[in-house]
Amino acid sequence: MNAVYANIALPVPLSQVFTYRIPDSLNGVITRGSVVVVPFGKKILTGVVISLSDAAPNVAIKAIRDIADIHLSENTIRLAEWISEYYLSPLGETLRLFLPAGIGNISKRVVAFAESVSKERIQEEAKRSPQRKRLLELLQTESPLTILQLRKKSGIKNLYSIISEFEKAGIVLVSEQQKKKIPFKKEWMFTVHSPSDEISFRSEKQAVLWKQIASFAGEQRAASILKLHSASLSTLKALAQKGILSLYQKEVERKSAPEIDEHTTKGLSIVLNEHQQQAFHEISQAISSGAHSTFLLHGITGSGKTQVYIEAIRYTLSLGKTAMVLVPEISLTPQTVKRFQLHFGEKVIWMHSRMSDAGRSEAWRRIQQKQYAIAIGPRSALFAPLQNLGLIVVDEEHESSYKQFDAAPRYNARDVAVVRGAMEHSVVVLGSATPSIESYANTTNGKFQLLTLPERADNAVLPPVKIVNMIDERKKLFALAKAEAKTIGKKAFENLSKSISGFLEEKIRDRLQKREGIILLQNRRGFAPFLECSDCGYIEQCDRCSVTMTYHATKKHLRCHYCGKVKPVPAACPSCKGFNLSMQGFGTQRVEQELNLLFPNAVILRMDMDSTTRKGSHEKLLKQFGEGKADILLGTQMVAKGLDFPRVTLVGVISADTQMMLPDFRSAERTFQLLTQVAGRAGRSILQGEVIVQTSQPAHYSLQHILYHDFIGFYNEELFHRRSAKYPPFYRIIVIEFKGRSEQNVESIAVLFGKYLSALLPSDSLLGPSQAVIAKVKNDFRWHLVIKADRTNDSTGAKAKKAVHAAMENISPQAVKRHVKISLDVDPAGIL
DNA sequence: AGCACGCCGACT
DNA sequence: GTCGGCGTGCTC
Repeated sequence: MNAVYANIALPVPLSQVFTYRIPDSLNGVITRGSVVVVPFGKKILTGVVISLSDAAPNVAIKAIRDIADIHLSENTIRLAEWISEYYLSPLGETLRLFLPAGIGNISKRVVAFAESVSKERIQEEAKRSPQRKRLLELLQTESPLTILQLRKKSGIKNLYSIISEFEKAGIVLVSEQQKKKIPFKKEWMFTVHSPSDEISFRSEKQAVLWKQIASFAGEQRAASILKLHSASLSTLKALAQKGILSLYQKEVERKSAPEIDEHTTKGLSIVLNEHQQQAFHEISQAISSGAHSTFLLHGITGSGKTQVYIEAIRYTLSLGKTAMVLVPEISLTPQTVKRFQLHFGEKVIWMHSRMSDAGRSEAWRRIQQKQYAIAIGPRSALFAPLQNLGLIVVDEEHESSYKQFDAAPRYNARDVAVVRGAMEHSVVVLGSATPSIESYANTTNGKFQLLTLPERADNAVLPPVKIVNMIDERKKLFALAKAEAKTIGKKAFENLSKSISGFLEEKIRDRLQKREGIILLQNRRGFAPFLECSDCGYIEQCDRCSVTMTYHATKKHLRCHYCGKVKPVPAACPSCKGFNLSMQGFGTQRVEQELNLLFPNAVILRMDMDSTTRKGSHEKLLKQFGEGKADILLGTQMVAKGLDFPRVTLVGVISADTQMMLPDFRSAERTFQLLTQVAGRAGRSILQGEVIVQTSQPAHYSLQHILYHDFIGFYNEELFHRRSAKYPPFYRIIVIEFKGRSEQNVESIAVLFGKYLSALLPSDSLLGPSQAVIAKVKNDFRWHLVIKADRTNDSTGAKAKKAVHAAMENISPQAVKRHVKISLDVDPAGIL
């Protein structure tokens, strides 16, 4: 006898499953992992069957409507269950990561006019109120409309009551409209047959077209050929009717793969050096053993990690297994993908974040149909349905973009990759020039195996690093001005704020003269990060967020980098009405301006979020610079992650302090990583490179270790700080965020939550509740509660999570009432 | 999270 | 009578 009921996880933020009856028609078909369509409230949702049962809870049970043509594997569900437990996210929402896009909510409620209603009846209704009149008008012109469309078009907020009255009166019909299944993309193709005798054509057009295509052999894409000869499909159809060619539709890929050009073809034949060979040997041994293990591939910039990945993938495929490569969002460029396609061609699928739902869904299905053996993508690609997965590569494993921070489940793809690898007996390779503290710690406790590539593949040496103390620089400038003041007066004190030291200026001048490339990093966009009143100290802030507003010189306005709100620059200080508002701090735009003044003949490219909004502009800028069409590439962290530019011999960091001084436990680590990365841009060829770092904190330990490219030294010192301040890897962090319009409510819920937790957990493991560092974002006030779970007595964090669960259960009803949103972030990327 | 329902007060 | 604004409760 087959089970009668199925417990189904649905994409709603509720940590429970719902029980549905299995209809006779689906008896025996439904199993754990089935993707099914069910009615839920007034909606129709797609859910995943978690278990079958013979008993049902004591509520009215609905029946499963339909079963989808996809099925989730046991491994998939187990991984989803793990994520859901570890990251404290509802299972239904977690499973969404694994399903092809756009499958969740499959119905829309639509309101249609009932045909049988008489005109008199409608007029009568319309007279009752202007709102009714408006709705009826709308429905008369465009009949099936969704509730959302109706609301938008009419501007009426509360239309449920009216619509339901209309429905009862039989004026409208409310029904569910099924969303269309996303079909595979089809394209017209044709094949030319060997023409028999003389053919007569009805029109000139047909004859001309035939002349052009008659000699084509094999399958042709109609669209491109028709475009080339400016002919239409109907002409081609006419030819097909004569039997001289066959015309048909064929499923094609929605996205075109990036073209392979000769630029990327170098390096096709890979000869690994000794260290690469050693690393590859270890990895391939592990792959062939068929057991799970995780490697941390610590390779300095330019040491050729990618070549090791490629050989490891080649080996994986030779065993008939599949492979996956995760890449940080920002480095996922066509060039990156090409590098893999060059070796593995059609076997590679690129899952990028700009993909449409349709494209994503198609990719999902094609992967499941085993049309691809290698998937490359950002964090979400980890959930691609590759089967028989032999290898997972996580490149730049320390990158924070692997952590999803804005929506549940707040997972870290690097860590989940290790778990997926363990469940599917795959080998996981985490690669980085600057491993995260956590990953490196895992190599010393035996969890990961360390592989090292200590040399550059091109035998270049690491560039020497010099630190410039900007405090001294400022003193120098001031002394100079003071001396000048004797002759030119007060004017000498103007323009004292400079972001480029004399030393760096000299170095830039030298490279410009030698026609060598220069990269400058200033990790802050805009012109000036804040506008300050010199009289009263007032600083212009965003109305909706508690952050300063950045002045943008291009648009001449102030902009909030958190919510995007734009304000004009005030003419006078809003607080004291004074007119001495001054720009403080340096963004990329201001540095650019300064460079233009210092080096009027240099070509400067600015690369930041503001200059790369258009698709492809990022690559364009890099290409321009690479080809030597510009002298200086100035930008935010984007410039640290570009391609190799052999002509670059100088890297300058305008201010290392921007990140270093943030009140976050990862700020030192982040600084070290970013500076190491950008330093690696200098001198990648025979030309000797040089790195200049400007700072007002020259003694800071992350800079001191940058001086000698000393990751291990930095690691050890950072570890010491982490231990004493109770942070990872010694403690597990869970941040509980409280967010809402009313600060009072947010605070009181946070305090309530804190009290509840303090009864369950040791007092020294709780931090807060307190206002978040950024206390307000988009008008929502934020409070934080941080749990630091000691790994020595709560190794898995289970105790802490149990306490959080209990607190959630207890507090969340009150939080809902007071419009306070509570979100949980396990292993956060930061605690701002 | 949506979404519906119900109750209240304001306005015509 | 009509309309909008919440607060409340539910979803198998």
